[in-house]
Amino acid sequence: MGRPRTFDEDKALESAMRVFWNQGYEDASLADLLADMGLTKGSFYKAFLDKKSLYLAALDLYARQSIVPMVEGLMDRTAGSGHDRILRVFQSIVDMGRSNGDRVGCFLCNAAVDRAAHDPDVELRLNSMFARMEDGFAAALADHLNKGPEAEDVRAGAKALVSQFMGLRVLGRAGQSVRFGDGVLSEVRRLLKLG
Amino acid sequence: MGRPRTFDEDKALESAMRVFWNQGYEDASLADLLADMGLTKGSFYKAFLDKKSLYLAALDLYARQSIVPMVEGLMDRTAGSGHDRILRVFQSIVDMGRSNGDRVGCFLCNAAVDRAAHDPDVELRLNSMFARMEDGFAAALADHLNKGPEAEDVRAGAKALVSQFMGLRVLGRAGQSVRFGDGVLSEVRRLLKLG
DNA sequence: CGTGTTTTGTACCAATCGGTTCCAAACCTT
DNA sequence: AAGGTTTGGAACCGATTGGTACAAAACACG
Repeated sequence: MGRPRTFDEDKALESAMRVFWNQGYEDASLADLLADMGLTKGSFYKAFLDKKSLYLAALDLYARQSIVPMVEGLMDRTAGSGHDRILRVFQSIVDMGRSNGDRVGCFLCNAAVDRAAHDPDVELRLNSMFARMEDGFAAALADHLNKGPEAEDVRAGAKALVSQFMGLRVLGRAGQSVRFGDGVLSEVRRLLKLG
Repeated sequence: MGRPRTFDEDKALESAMRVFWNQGYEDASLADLLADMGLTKGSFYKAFLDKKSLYLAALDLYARQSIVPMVEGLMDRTAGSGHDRILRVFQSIVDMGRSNGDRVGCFLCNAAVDRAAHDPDVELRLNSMFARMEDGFAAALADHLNKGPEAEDVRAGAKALVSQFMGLRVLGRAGQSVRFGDGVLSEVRRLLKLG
């Protein structure tokens, strides 16, 4: 019943996410978004409610597409030791910076800086992602230390790893992930050497 | 020679810095800036060249006002042990979050996310600030470890501390510095316990 | 083959964007 | 007090902002 869509809503959302990701909310104009999504205003406002809703949907997509897999990788006991699972996360960020110059950073991290403080809907989503990441690191760290994931030093270590991760991605956004990556990696390695 | 200024250029710049600091470059409209600076367009465009120049000047002010003192504190051997100087830096960020809810983050860090990738003039300034911070941490760390500030593990540790610091400030911007602060602090303390 | 329903593209909207122009007001110098 | 010089403020600019209205187009169903 009615005229069928000529575009893929998921693909369009993915395009929007990329635009928001490397331009930020304010700097991504509707025109930029529409061009990259390959659709016109008529279709856009019918499919997605407005710019802000699109942004929130892009955040949710990022959670599904990037955060969840990363957390699953950290929690997956069949994917190597806790030590290796943690290191792999940081190594992949450094490698990304080395190969393509990164400059895109982490959408979660970018959103935290430019929208979280001004939009409670964004803040809610980010806090949930931060918590998931903490749980992921905690799971891997608990395995590494042969402790429960709720042990006090495990939680503390997991929080520090989230923070360390965010820092590396900020530096990556500024084009510094190669310069700082090795230092971060070797310190994470040292942190994991402790009992 | 001519009519004298009725505003303090330094105060105006400080206001502009605050506005850019918590709204970002794009979201800070000229109207916002003028309102906070307490001057009209005529005076503004005469004193500061344009919006971007104002932003760069604000970044330079931040370097002078926040980064330099912090780095000096880290390098100052009369200000306690290297261990204490480093911990104090992180402690002050956590305390800031505890007392006023922060939400402002670090201007350097905010600029890295929303401007560095798109403006080489910004990137240049940020890289210089990152390097200074690394030198500051390296100096304190070298004192702590009784090594030279160029020792390989000192440089690595300093880089990791810069990254950790940036991460904490991103989390603070998202209102999470209290939640993550203790974890970060205790891990920094552990990192400093190593020989 | 119509009819009803949905999508699509375009024209249009007021508001705001950063920036310029221009002149009167306000001062210093002589 | 007069002349020279700089500032301050308002009027104005074209371009762009996010968003709406509406009619033509494209399908499913009877």
